[in-house]
Amino acid sequence: MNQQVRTISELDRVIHEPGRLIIVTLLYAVERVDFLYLLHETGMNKGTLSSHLSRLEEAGYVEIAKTFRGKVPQTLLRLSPSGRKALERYRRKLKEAL
Amino acid sequence: MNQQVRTISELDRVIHEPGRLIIVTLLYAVERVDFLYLLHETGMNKGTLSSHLSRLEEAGYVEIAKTFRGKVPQTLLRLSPSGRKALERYRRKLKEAL
DNA sequence: CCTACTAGTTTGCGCCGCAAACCGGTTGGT
DNA sequence: ACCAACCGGTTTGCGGCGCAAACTAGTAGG
Repeated sequence: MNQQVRTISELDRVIHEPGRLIIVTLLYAVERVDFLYLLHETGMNKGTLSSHLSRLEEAGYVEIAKTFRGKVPQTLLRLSPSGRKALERYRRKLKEAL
Repeated sequence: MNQQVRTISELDRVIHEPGRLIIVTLLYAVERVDFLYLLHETGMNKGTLSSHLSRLEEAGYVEIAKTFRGKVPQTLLRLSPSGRKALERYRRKLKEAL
């Protein structure tokens, strides 16, 4: 079992999933954003986006804050420090592997 | 929906799966190899390896040839031309996305 | 013979991504 | 005042997938 193999098998599966990789990549650039922005930017439907965000929250990679914009609910998302590190680590490993 | 997002969502899911990425990466380097070599090199168990290989065969990325080494069966694997292209394409896209 | 081993394949399970259905609240029409 | 339509998400259900345990067909050893 060579080093390349080991590197690939250590990839973070939470981030590796393309849907979540997209989310995390977007969040990495903007620091703080709302659900609807992500919805349009990712091109996903609401259910898919919501469940990926929950999974990222469980992993401690994304922080979800619910507020109101006037009277309509608004969900704000940001990448946690641990999420930023996880993405950076993921990118490093991937480049190393390819 | 920006370009980075589009690139990620176009990633080939057959290759994206880490188990298969490992297999394809190994095959890319060696041209032709048997099941047991892959088994040891990947660190997978036989069932996992077998099913990933079947999936890669269905996708047209790997060619599976069954022969005998003396009296014991031997399964030989090679990356098809389309498999090579798929991996190259996958790598390009991924680098582009990160 | 008959038990153990080799070289895989198949089965079964549990998790996951996905979209349809749902839900609490708000706005607009009459 | 009512109620239908809409907004901003969440939950449910389903199909597919990765994984390892169980199985299979054949070989070798005692």
